[in-house]
Amino acid sequence: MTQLGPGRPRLEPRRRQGHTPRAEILDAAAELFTTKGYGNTSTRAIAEAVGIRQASLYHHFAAKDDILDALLGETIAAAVELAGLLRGRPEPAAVRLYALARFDLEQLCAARWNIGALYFLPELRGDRFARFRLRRDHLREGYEALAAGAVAEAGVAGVPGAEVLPFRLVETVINIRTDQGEVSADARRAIADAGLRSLGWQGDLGTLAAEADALTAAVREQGATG
Amino acid sequence: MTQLGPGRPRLEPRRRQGHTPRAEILDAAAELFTTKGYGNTSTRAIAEAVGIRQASLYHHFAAKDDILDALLGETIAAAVELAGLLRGRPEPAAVRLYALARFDLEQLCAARWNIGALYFLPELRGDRFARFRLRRDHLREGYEALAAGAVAEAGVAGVPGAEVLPFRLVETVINIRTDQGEVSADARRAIADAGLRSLGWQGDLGTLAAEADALTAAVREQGATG
DNA sequence: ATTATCTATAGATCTATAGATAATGC
DNA sequence: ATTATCTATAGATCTATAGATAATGC
Repeated sequence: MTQLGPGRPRLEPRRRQGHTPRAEILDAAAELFTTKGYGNTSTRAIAEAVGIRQASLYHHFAAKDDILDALLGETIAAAVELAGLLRGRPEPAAVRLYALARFDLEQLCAARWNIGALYFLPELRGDRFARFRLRRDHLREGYEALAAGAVAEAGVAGVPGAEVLPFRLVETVINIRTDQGEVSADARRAIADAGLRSLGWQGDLGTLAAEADALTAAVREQGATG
Repeated sequence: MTQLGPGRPRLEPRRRQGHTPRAEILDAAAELFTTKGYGNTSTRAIAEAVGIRQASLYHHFAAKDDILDALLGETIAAAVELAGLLRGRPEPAAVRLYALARFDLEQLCAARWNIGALYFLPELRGDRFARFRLRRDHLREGYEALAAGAVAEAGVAGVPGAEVLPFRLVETVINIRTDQGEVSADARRAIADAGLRSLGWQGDLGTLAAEADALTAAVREQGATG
């Protein structure tokens, strides 16, 4: 029953989400890294949470930091991909920005564990995670370009220094989730709206939301086929 | 020269900010905890950064977590105190909220180390730091009460769920500082302004800033004398 | 006498490797 | 034969304590 293929059987039953040992390990590590931190989570604790022996982890990952790297990679992938697809779209920048922000924050809120909290782990500052930091910088620059475009297209003066805020506002859902356990639908909407308003953008948010929803649907079509 | 009072002399010269060993240790720990994290900073590393032996730390702090607790306490103290003083003031809530946000974020940006980053350490979630979490929750509730008051006094509809945003926006300066190294004066201003705008508050921000400056000066007078 | 440092070390980790074992699949 | 697990352990930490030492201050 607990045996799914070749290999010596486990001493304990499977208890984790995921149908491969790798997925089970990532699920356990996501829980522990987001709640205890990386440095405070031992490989022994991860193995215990999976139900295997500590040494068995090393059959699936060469080192502990490879586990964190895998989690970071899958966490940021969807937002980076959407940002890339939006880059070539003809819709107004405000619509594209709103669509990206909504998607990114909904995904951060819906994830089984609060994996966005991994972005704030102090361990990410080392060389080992320089590649991840570059990907994330790239995403941030995507937000900033859309923010600058939204101001320019609206023909308003804009708020100096505000172009960083839509990205940073999306990040706030991570801390809200950490402190409060969940982020209400009202709060999620308020955060996306605040991203536009903080720029000095004065348009109608109801219209924008409808256009952004249509865009997201169209882009996912495009991403799936093209 | 390096000898300031009783006790066996150090083997290495003083190199840290602070005129007491305790202050030197806190300065070194602030640097290391904010850049490497708590779990990844050994007591040996702190001692080396101060220029003393690892065991000598324990003459000043009974345990490693007492060092972090001391840093957290002094980091949040000023904002908590200002929030308390503002509670009894007659000025409009929007003015008090703006004054608190400006003070808090300027302080976070001006600190020698990015000590706000300590708030996001995963280690804070344990029982050991429950008291600190309560103080911080208290500060957050102060922000939320002022945000709700600002909406009510302005007589506008308000944005549901937005009352959490002024506090969370102030926190963003911590991540901006971590990623970019500094927070421009424009960005600091944009963040405080976004706190009000995100609520649906429509007043004049120039007037608000002037009133908030006057209030901060008055309250500091009051705090010093009363 | 008091203080702040030092040296030395106990005991508890923690990561990663070596090599054995017990399944499946050819 | 291949795979996924297991047991055992090396070597490197890390925190905290015990007790010696070298200053100052009375």
